[in-house]
Amino acid sequence: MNLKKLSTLLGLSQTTVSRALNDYPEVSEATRARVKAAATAHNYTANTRAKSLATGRSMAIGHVIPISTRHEIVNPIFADFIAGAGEVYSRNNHDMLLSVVPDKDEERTYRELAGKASVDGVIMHGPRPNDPRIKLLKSLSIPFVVHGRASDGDTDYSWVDVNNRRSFERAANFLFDLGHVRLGLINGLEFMDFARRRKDGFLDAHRQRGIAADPALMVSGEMAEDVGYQSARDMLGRAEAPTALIVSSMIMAIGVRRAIGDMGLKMGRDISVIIHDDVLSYLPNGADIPIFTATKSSVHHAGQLCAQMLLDIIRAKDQTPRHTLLETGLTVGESTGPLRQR
Amino acid sequence: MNLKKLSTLLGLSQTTVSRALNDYPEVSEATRARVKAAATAHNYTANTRAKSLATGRSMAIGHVIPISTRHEIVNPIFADFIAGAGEVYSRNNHDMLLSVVPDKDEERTYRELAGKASVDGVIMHGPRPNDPRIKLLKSLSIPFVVHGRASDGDTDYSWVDVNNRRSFERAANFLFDLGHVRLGLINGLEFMDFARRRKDGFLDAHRQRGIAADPALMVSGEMAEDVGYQSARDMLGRAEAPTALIVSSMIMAIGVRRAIGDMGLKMGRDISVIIHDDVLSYLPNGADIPIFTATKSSVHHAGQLCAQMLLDIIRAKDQTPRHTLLETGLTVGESTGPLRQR
DNA sequence: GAAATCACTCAAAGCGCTTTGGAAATGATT
DNA sequence: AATCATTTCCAAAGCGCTTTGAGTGATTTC
Repeated sequence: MNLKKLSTLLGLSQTTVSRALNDYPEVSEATRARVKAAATAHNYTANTRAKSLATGRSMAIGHVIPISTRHEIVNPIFADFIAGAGEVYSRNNHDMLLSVVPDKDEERTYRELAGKASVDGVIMHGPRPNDPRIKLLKSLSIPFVVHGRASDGDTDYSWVDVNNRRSFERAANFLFDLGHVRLGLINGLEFMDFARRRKDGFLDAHRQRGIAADPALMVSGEMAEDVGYQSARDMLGRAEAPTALIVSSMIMAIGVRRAIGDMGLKMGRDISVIIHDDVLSYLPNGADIPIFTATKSSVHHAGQLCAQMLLDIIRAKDQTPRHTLLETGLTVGESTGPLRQR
Repeated sequence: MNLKKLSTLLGLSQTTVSRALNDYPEVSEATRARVKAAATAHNYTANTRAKSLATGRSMAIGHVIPISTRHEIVNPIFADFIAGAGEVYSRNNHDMLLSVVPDKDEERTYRELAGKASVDGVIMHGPRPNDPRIKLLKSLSIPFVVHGRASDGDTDYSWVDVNNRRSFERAANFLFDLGHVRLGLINGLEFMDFARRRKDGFLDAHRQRGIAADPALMVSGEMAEDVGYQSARDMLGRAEAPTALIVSSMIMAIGVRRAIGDMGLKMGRDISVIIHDDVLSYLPNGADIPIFTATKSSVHHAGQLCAQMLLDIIRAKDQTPRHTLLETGLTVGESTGPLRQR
């Protein structure tokens, strides 16, 4: 079933049928109703390809997911982000185009997305400091929103980000207030911008208190359970072990908890832990009382915000960049307590 | 830059340029080289929309992800599946179209995907017993592959699945062999086909041994950490507590481990646990010796297989359904041990 | 009663590509 | 030199839609 058939079937021209379906005013309500009824009756939907060829809009948003061996991005956090963004697209009749590409092909993929005109806009994931992709996207003059920020870039662009620096600064200060002095940081990969900012916040808090941060107590790695486990074991096994840990993700924290259990320690008493919680649906942070004291920020919500911002930009044609900075709350759970003298 | 401009630029017709780029034989190698060089030089890629309108193929595969409140599907397992499938699509120059829709709109979405002709095929996720979507997809006559199976359907269709029944049957028998008699099952939602099959396997093993399965020791729920925790606490707190548990996913198992720890028990000694491990990259099952005894099957690999099968079907035009049944290995880890008399 | 307005409707062009059915140029064969 | 096959190229149709610019009849206004 296509426009042509439908219109001959109705005894109308293609123009009228098209206008009726797309809610143009130049069509009487009577015919509009008749046309719409026929469309649903014959299960007619306009062919997207033809439609976007004619209109110049593809009604689709691209997400480019780079993969290396075991990369940051194809992870549970990403899944929740996508779910959030996808909801917004659906509500706005847009499609989501996902390209999973080896990271060396990432640039080519962006070029092609622009050249092939298969999307109206792009969400960029996992920005690094001074990320070259931002210049690339600007030069391709395709609307885009970055999930996160790329420090030190001279250009302005649209982004949605969590205040990671402030978040970790507060977390560290919270632990200092409880009497802790030796803090450990188990961070994400620090060539990622968010991880770098978190470390900055961690260090800022130390500076404010005049406490020296021990480089041996700051590690950075993939956000995986085993990395959390191994890092915690290593740190807690040291002569000068930390009395509190700040952990960059729930997944890592699960490994940290396993390590603490294996070492016969009790979390919240022998060792305090603060995590950053992305509020993943299948990894809730306890029911009533949170298991972990946490800085939290829903990545699902971030996905919605990014998607909505991009759609707004595409619609608005006002290309001044937009920014959303999300603050995190610090929720106290059972994993933190005052420093105990041993 | 488009075909027209490029061809006038080269002093050739659009036909020739198109044929040169698409490796048709009717073009001399000399001109082909010249054309290709010009294309890359001017950063030309054929407009996908126009191309697919002309060819009738969209070079895209659709994935419809239904969401309810906190649904099975938008989960870490899904993320790894998508990553696997996406890799295959990229290698074959296909795009992945993701539709995240409220489950009540799922049928409409499939209808539209077919009507709008925006994809060449579809991967169906999370089949239920007697799933109506299969009939729908057949009636829309669009190529599709199901990840999993829908029991009791009379029609044949293409699928990639894990032998879930056998897998859980073996797991239960393994525990029986260790002397356990009271086994607990912490399963996924049993309106999902895979969960139903797992339960069947669990029950089959009981039948083989002439052991009665206690309904109080079989729970089914969302595959989330807290569900695992609560289920384990409930079961282990009973007067007639199980001495071994079979858990349907790593995420749930993390909650189970937490419950066991909170109750002061030791896994592998006081209580045995076997899990099904989907081999998620960021939740590895230990390094050398697995933490959990597990039946394992990589969902990432399943994603690749589904994608490849679908592409094959689309290409082949031989529409006889294909099937791939993946067997799981039973890997022994530290979470199981012989029954101890208390 | 003629002119102007309004409410609908339509034919046809165009979006950027592929592909059919030739045509022109080249080379080989008689 | 004429014929034929081969290679190389092209004009134009068509994919299914939107949108421009124009036309029709009915209604209102002068």
